[in-house]
Amino acid sequence: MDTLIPIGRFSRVTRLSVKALRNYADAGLLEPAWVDPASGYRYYTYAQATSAEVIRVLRSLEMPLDEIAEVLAAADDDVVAKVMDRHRARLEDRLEHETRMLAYLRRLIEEEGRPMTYDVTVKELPATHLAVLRRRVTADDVGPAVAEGFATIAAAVGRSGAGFAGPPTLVMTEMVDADGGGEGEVELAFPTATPFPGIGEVAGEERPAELVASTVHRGPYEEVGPAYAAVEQWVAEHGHSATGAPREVYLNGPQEAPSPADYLTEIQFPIVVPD
Amino acid sequence: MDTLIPIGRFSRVTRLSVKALRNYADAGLLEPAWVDPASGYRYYTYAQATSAEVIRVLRSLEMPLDEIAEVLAAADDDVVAKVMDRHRARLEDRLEHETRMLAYLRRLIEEEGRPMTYDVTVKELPATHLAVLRRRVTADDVGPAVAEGFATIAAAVGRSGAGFAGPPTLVMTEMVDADGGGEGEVELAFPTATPFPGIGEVAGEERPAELVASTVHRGPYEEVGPAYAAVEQWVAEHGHSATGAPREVYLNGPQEAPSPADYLTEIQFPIVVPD
DNA sequence: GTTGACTTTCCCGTAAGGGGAGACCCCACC
DNA sequence: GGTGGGGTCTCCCCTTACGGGAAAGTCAAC
Repeated sequence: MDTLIPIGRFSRVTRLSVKALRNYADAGLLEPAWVDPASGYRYYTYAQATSAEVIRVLRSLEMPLDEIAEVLAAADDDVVAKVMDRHRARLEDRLEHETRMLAYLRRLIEEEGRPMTYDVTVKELPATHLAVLRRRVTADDVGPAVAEGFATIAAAVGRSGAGFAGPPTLVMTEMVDADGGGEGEVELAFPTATPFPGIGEVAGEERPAELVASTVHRGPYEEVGPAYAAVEQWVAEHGHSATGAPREVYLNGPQEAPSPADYLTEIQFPIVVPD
Repeated sequence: MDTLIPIGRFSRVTRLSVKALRNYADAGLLEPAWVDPASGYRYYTYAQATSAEVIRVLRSLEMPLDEIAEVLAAADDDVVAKVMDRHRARLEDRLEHETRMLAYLRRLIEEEGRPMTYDVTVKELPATHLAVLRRRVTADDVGPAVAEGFATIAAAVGRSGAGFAGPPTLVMTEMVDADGGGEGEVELAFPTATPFPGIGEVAGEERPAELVASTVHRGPYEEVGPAYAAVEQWVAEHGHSATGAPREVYLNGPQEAPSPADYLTEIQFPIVVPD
């Protein structure tokens, strides 16, 4: 029952490596039932094998250790179910993303990077009022975070009575990539008809008139890459020079477009035209 | 066409971070079109944006950089297709595994670690001849690697005429876990009717008679954990002591069992019984 | 010429451990 | 009561694919 077994034996029982067990002990995930204060030896009980098995399974699902700790600490079954559902949703989203990316990749390679051609035009944007929200987002939840951000701005604009004057825009002020929760800052904005006063985290700003080179990408957002390249290349080839971070304008969204294949995203690079 | 652009601009075109681009350059994945020998500045061309997009997509699929390098280096479309199919298969296997593990986990938590009860018995195994193959395997391909290993042994035994004398067994001499390609050594063996001479990597060995505590697990292999705990605990509670690494005996396999739910796996712990 | 933005290399940190060194510790055997 | 061999301890470095930040050098515009 409360037989104490050393780490090597416990390792064989649980099929977790000694290193991993020590790691879990240090992380507070699975602390030994007793640690000999004289020798530092860790001793476990058979009853702990169940927790170890749960850890094994969750690790095989690539759940981070701190979330596993949450699960183990939660005696509440609902909490467990919630964490698990969240993780399952993550896994399913990932598979869908992967399937789409594999298809895109095939086109990308077969058509040698020119799956679409883009018409690039220069236009002058008038000065405008903006309702702006800056958010730090992680790579794996850009979508929901951005959607929520736009909803927040929209609500603030609605309450302010400033009135909408165009589709939402996004500027990536930092890159958001990398797997391990790569963070980055994005700047979300709605143009407004009258100056926006600023409500909560949503700030009112002015954007001066400017010249941009722009093109429109039709299709899933994940495939927007070549549009960036097309605009930038066009700018360089026409002797202009880009002067800032590019902006994305979402001309339609999931509400208006029947499917991701019909999403319209405008890519704008601010430029200066030499005399 | 061959306009050279510095890394920051290329970063905006490709939406890859400067750090990532430098990393890819160092890894030989995407070397700058020109590096100024005086300043060390990296300069890219727009034509490289396509490779960058491929890298972006493959990284979003969590493909390791060295495999991406293979894909980019392979002008051959078949190679690309093969790598992609392999990766797709990996992803699909993973989702299936994840689905099964989530279900198992639910049972594990609801039933508090006792999803099954196990009858543990002691039996004396006679000395036997073995055809043994040692393999280093990584965590994410244990299944196929083990199957291939057994096939290798079976072929060798068949050619030797030593004759099969029982189901295949596996000993994990090292733990195989961890996500990052955790390696471990496994020892695969078939008992043979007469001494096996050793053919290629398959060695002939003798196993002396020994006493084991054993139980049989019915169900998917991934759920074998509690059986280990049950045997070990039984051994300890009966005053015996385990003397070595446990062994798994595959009483049936995918050929004989209609579904994973019917797989039979025997877990044997060698023991000594005190006088 | 000077400023300010850009880029370089270098070093450290991440998650979840693996590999190995050097030092203890435990226990069975004599 | 030794003693040998295997188990275990801590400590440090290594992995992947970068991110953060420092200190120094570079570029281009004014």
